[in-house]
Amino acid sequence: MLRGALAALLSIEPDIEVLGSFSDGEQALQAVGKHRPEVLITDIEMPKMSGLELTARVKELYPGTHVLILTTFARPGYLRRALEAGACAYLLKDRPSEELADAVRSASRGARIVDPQLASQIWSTEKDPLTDRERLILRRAGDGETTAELAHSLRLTEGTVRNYLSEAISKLHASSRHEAARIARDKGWL
Amino acid sequence: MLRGALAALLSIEPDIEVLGSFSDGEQALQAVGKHRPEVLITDIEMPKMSGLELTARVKELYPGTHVLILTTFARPGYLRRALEAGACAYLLKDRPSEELADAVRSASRGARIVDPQLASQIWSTEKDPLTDRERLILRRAGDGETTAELAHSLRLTEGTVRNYLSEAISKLHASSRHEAARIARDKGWL
DNA sequence: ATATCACCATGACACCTGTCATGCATTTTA
DNA sequence: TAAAATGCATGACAGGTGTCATGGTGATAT
Repeated sequence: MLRGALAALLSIEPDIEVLGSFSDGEQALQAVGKHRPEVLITDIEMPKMSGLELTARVKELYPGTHVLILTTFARPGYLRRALEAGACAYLLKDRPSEELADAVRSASRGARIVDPQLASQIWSTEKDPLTDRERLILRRAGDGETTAELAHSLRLTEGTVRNYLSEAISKLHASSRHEAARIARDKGWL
Repeated sequence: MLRGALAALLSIEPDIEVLGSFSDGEQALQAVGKHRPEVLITDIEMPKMSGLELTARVKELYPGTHVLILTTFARPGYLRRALEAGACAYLLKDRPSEELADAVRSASRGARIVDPQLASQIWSTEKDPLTDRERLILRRAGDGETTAELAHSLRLTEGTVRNYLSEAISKLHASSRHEAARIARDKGWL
C-alpha cells in the first residue's frame, strides 16, 4: 500500500514521472533494464532479491541510474552496506512523506542524502570485536543451525561451539545467541 | 510516512476531507472528540493506546464516528476483537492504495467491510484449547516473566509452571513457550 | 630467547526448558 | 452409584545453553 501511495503522490509532481512499481527485487531489476530511469527507489528487505543486492546489480549494469534506499531500518550496518553497494541516498520511512519528492530530485542530480541522525552513527562505528571463528559460528547459529550441527560440520566439540557463542554474547553484551546475532547483524558485522 | 502519504491522497479526493493525522492513540482520541469526524482510520499497534482500545473508547464516547482499521496484521484474533470493539471495517496494508478511498466512503455510510480472505477465517475459528491456568501462565510467560517469577507469584512449583507451558506448547503445536505465546496471541486467545 | 598476547580448543559445571508418569480432586457420563 | 474424563499439581528426567578455568599454538615485542 505504501508503494502504491507514494507512486501516486510522486506522479502528481509536475517534474517527476513514475515509470513503474514492483513488489520484488527481480522485477525491479528487469524494469530498470527496460526503462533506464534516472532514479530507483527501493526498500531493503524484499522478497526474491534484497535491496542491497539490487543496488549492487543496478550500479554494475546501469550505472546511470541513481539508487535511493527507502526503508524502515535505522541500522548503521544497512546504511554502510547500502553506500558501499553504490546507493546515493538513504531515507527512513518514519520521515514525513513530503521529503520524498525532494529527495528524488536531489538523487537525480546524484547528490548524496543520508538521514543525518544515522550519518553520525556510521562514523562513530565501533569496529567488530568478533574473531573470525566467533563471527562464523555466530552467523550460522543466527541462521538457526543447532549447536550439534555446527560442531559436527566444523569438526569441533559442542563445548567449543558453545564457548565461541558465549564469547560473542559477552562481547556484544547480549544475553543469548539469538540476541547476539541480531545485534551483530544490526551493526553489519555478519 | 504511510500516514502522511495516505492523508495527502485522501485529501485530493473531492468528497473527502482530512481533519487531522496523529501518531498515537491518545492524540487521535482527543482529536475525534474535537472534530467528530464521520470516519476514523486507525492502525492497531500504536504507541500509548492500541487501535483496539481506541476503537472501543471512540464507539463509547462518540458512537457517530465509524472506525476503519488499517493494519499490517492479518490475524483472525485482531479482526474478531476489532469487530467486538465496534469497528466497521478491517483493511490490510498490503492491498492497493486505491481501495482506501472507497473503503472510507463505504465506512461513512456505516457499511461493514472486511478483507474477504480474513473474513472466512474468523468463522472457521477453532476455539481456544487452553485451560484457564494454561492461558494465564502462557500470557505472562509471553510477556517475559520467568519460570521462577511465575512459580513464586502463583505459589506453585517451578515444575508445575513448566508443565502448564509444556501443555500449552503441545496443544498449539509450538516448539517453545515463545512460539506458543505468539500463536495464541495471533488467534486472539490471550 | 623469552615473555606476552591473541586466538583456538576442550571439558566440567550450574542452570533452564520441555516431557513424562503419577496422584488427587471435581465434574460429567453411563 | 460407578466409571470416566477433566483440570490442577508435583517431581524425576534428559537435553540444551552459557560460563569458567584450563591448556595449546603461533606471532609479536622486549
